[in-house]
Amino acid sequence: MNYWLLKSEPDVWSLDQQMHSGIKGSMWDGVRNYQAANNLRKMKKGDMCFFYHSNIGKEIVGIVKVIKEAYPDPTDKSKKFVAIQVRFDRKLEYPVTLESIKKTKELKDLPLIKQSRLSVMPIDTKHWKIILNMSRIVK
DNA sequence: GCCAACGTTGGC
DNA sequence: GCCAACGTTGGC
Repeated sequence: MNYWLLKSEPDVWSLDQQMHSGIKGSMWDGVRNYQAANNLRKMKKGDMCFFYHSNIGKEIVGIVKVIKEAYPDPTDKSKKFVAIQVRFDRKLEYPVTLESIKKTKELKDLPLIKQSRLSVMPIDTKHWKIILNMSRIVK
């Protein structure tokens, strides 16, 4: 299984909205960047993704699961980009903020920090575990 | 609100 | 194919 991070502005699409989309999940569409789209194409059913709120909050707030692999994004007229389907898995006990990620030296090389504009990125198992542990600790 | 970083577009 | 101009994202 692979791990990923998906970024969304919470006033456009938030984890709460994802939660209310229920068991059938929802489409993760609108990606218009080749690098991000290539990451979407690599996702397999069952992969887990951190859900990060950009701009407002700037923190990882939960986890969603990939339930359908890449297919043509119906919102993309050019037919170049893909969407996936994800389902709410859970909220983190404590959100992991960008600030605390920056302060953690093992996470210095996360694309979240180095490539702040990338909206879909891979996370190694090692880093996934570190972030999960951070989400169990009150800051 | 500003601006750095980065991606895309279009003229040449 | 290069690069200037422009647009977008996202942190601060």
